[in-house]
Amino acid sequence: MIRNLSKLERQKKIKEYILKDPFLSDKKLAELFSISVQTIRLDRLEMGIPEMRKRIVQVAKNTSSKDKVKSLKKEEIIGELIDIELGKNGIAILKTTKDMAFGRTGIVRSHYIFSLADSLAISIINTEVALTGIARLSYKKPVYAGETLVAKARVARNRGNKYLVSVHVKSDQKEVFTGKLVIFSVNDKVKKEKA
Amino acid sequence: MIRNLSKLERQKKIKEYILKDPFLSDKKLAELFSISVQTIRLDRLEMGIPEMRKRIVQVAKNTSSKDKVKSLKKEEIIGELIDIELGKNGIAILKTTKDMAFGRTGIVRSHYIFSLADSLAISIINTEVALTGIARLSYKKPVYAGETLVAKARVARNRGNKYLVSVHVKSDQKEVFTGKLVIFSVNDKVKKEKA
DNA sequence: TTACAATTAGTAGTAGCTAATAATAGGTGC
DNA sequence: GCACCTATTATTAGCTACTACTAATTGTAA
Repeated sequence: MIRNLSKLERQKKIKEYILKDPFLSDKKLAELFSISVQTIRLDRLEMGIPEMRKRIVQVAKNTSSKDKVKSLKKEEIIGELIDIELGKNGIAILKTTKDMAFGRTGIVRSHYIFSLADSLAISIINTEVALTGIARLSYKKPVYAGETLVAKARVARNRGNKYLVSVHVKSDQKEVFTGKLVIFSVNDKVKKEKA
Repeated sequence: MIRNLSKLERQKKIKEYILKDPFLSDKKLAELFSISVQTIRLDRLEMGIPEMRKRIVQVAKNTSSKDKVKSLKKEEIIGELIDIELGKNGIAILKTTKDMAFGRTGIVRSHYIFSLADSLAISIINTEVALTGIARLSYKKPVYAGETLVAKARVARNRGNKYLVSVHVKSDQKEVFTGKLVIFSVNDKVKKEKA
């Protein structure tokens, strides 16, 4: 219980409480502050704070829009496939953001570039399941958040279920990364083996 | 408006509508299906779907818990640093989840494992900024969602600002990945060069 | 035609409010 | 002491979106 507060102090506290827990009804707030429900309502009115139900709706709608952003991010990790010729080659684009970079320098973390290259390489293999076996990566130049990366992948060799894919990533015409990935196409045996 | 549906079809549709938009009141649903509010209520009762207000509260509470999971996920990408001796070696752990894996097979995408290795390797370099230059990766065994990965990194050589870091990732005592990463420690020149 | 399911209608009661009006308590100024 | 003012509390009517229950109506198949 909270007692003996000036109107201003009380309103500040009420604001804090509601911010922390939007699910508080006027009745519960009144109990917490040992004052009447009517005073809480006057306070809310003065501060322009909507009723509990509307606050909950706000929270619910906020979160659903956040979900959309999240699912976008999931795509960003892989980049956007622009063109594919299965078994031959493919192009993907990744727009880098601050989230992918080191805060101090703004340089994009290397594994985001690898993710782009790796998922593109796997995409162009025309098979149900493809796994990366061996990879040789070479980072040529640092990439800064905001730059748009263009990845081109090409199947260089193919013997049985073993593919050698070479990937070149450019930013603004300049090569920032190259990689050679050995990828194996696998059938469901792998899963059964393990299970 | 939707008309002339069997009870079962209607209930299915109602379920879909509510799943898509939890903010639909019984009144609005009744209008959409051109039936009475009471029928909507009976349908909800039979299907065990709570009233609009409770649905909104669920959405609001879900989202706040999802937020916590999201921030956890950000850590998961890198894994959890267990032990570090700067400039020498380090250990990190990554608990793999379904989100990191291919849906069909449950095999963890290779770039999550590289991310673990790469960020651990960068972490043990005792410098302000460290960038990956060249990397040789070797995936030994497929990793299935749910397995906990333990990554050990060691600085194998160090000449000037060039470090050779070897990383071994194990799951349940078995080696699933090894990598050799050449990492460069960089001062702020890189940033100024570009800017 | 009877029997039963499905649908609709209606009533009482609930939480958590808005909006408006009124009553009360406490302090300040003259 | 009285007027004035603010803050607080109380009261009432009305709203939405329900639950829970009872009752009436409609449709349909045996």
